[in-house]
Amino acid sequence: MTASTRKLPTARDKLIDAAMSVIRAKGYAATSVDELCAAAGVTKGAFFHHFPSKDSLAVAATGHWSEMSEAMFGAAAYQRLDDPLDRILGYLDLRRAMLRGPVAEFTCLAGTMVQEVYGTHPEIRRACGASIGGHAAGLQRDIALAMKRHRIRASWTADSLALHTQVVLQGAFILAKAKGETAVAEASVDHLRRYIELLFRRPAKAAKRKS
Amino acid sequence: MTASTRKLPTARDKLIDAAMSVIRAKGYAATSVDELCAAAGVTKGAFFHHFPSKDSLAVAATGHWSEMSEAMFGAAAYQRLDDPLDRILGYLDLRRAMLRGPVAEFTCLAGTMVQEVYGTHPEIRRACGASIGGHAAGLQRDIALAMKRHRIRASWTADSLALHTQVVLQGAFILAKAKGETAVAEASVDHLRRYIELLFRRPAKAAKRKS
DNA sequence: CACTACGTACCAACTGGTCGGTATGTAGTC
DNA sequence: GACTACATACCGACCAGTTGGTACGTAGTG
Repeated sequence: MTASTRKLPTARDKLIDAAMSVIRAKGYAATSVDELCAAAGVTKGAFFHHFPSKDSLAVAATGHWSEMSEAMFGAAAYQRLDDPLDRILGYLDLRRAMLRGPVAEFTCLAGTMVQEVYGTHPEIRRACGASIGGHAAGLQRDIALAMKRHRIRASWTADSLALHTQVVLQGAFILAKAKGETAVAEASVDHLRRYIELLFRRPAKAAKRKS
Repeated sequence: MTASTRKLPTARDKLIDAAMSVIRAKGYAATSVDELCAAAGVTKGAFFHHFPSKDSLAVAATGHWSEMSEAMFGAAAYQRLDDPLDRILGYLDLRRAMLRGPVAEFTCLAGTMVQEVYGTHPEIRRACGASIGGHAAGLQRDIALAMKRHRIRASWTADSLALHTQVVLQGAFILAKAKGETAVAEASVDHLRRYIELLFRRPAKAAKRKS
């Protein structure tokens, strides 16, 4: 666990990495254990040494996914902004900017998996739910702060708006997959940003700065 | 093709029906041909008599899905409203009301499938894209009409807003699956409705009618 | 020696798909 | 109306390849 212990990635690490990318590209059920092993450069024996089942790798990968994204959004520049509303908008701008390159590389592991396994693999479903819910919880805090700071009294809750951002992102991934193109996703994040600006009565920064 | 010809459902019909429900419940890859046959009460011979492959059943089922939803939303009461904006809001109210019962019964076949097959089964992806896109096209028309009628000049397009509604619905399905509960989905549709009311400067009908 | 971290060989169950066959039409011809 | 020719709809045994998972061996380390 010390810094000196940070050596070459173990078979476990490589399997988790492989799971995160292969499952996002092909879905959970269509990804075989053999394929995971091949992608990780590891044998089947190693697989079942570290994980009792394919399902348990999925759960572990989801946990790692949560940690990774927590770390990356926690370290993002927008977190240092003073106004919580600015942090929320900064979050959306970052998410929008991330919609680049191959679809499999910006989509969400939890959202992809839960879609197929929600009714058949309860443990994976729980892990995915926790991943998405945990991420939303971070946003919820800033939304609640922003509501206080900007004196917003509303019929909606900070919690529901935080979850709504995740709804939009997950939906944007699906449409991007269906259309094979990211423009839809970007436009949807724009709509979400506009909605939040309207809710907080913040004038949108003039689209085409005319005087 | 005459009315008298409308007899018992053929093996083909039963397989398409089975595909629509089983795939939404378990995902595409996890659904086997044998399972589809069992659910349809049909033999494997019948399956491959009507469909050259499992994939082609998926494509056919997606087509049927589009027809069914076109028929059902086309016949909905809100379509007879005069103001296109009312039709849009009526659509959202209907979609919200549909979020009832088991998750597999209100989620979207196309959205579920495209999530797993977008990178591996191009024909199914196309069919799903067409299904979602076609549905959005119907909304786009009303949104464009509403923009004219209500003199909306905006930086966003009718098309992008129509797609955004689909983004929100698809995302709502994912969150509902992740949380195993429909409240999130309902709340998200509420947020979408509120957004559209704000865009069209229509005062939300007072949440708790206080004079 | 015990323990962890793998590698190799293997298995029963299941996978999508094939194939030879049958039962029931239906159209054409004399 | 009887006979042929062909099509449609369906059956179920079968197949080769793949599946998740197991059993057991071994190399390194303290």
